Amino acid sequence: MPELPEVEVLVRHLSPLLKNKTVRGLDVRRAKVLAPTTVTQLKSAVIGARFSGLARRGKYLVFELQQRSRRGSVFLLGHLGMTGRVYLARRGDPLPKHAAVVIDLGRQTLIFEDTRYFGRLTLDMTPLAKLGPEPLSPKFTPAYLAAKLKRSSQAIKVKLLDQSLVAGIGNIYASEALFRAGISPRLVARGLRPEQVRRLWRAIRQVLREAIRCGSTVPLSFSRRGKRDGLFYFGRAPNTSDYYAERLQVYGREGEACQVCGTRIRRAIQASRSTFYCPRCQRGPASRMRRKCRGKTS
DNA sequence: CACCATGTTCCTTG
DNA sequence: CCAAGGAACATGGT
Repeated sequence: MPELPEVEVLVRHLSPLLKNKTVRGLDVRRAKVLAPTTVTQLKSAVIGARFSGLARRGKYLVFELQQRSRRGSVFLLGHLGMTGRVYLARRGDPLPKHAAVVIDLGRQTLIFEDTRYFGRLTLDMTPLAKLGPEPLSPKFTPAYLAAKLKRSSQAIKVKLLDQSLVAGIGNIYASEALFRAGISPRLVARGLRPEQVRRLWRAIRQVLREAIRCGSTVPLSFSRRGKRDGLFYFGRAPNTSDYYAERLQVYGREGEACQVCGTRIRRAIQASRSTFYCPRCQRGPASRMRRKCRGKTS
């Protein structure tokens, strides 16, 4: 469940529930997700400590704990990878098959589960230093975006996945933002004109804000994926709710009609990952070329 | 068996 | 140093 909006909604949900809970014990069932922290290190850092805060940075979860008889905070960094989940369960509830870390809080347990084990729960905070600004913060300005893009010859879609440019955009919202900005995902980053940069800047913020609002206003199950999946990326609309059905306009919609112009949505591969776009609403270098060729030969 | 999947990091090649 | 591309990580769904 991993892009910025999903993590943000999770943090808002979990933060008050976790506050002041004390860690009684830790069951690490897949030590890999702690790396480079060891089981021993984690236990000595958090057992007996009390959760005092939870925040998000990019796609990362930042847990803050207070250790009794020790001044200062202990921080735990979480990342959900592609399939990670963090949720509270009751003590004694059956554990999911891929529970990686189970934190005993007394009556409740905090479960970090991750089917593919790409996620992390660690004391190593160094990944945060590499992140660019928060897209919804004042540090992320059109001028900043323009300056960064000017120095890149990567396709704009690929560049948006670069967490050092701006933190939190993933494969879904990169496609969505470009669609809303009317920019071809193949356009070379430095080739965006100033008004395109500004439209992209606005589209990024709009798409992320809307997704957070969607996740905040709809009841969600943060734990087990049912038919409905835990947090709110649904490859397809999970029910007939227009809310979900309309939320993603291009992602996962190859072959469907564009909601703006009716042209069929296409899928392309960029940097080994799928990009979804409307070839008409998002004309770029490729389609211009194709038209030119067609014009010459026919 | 084939292909696909919300992410990051590391390695090779140019 | 940079950029691009691919593989790796690991499991599951269709």
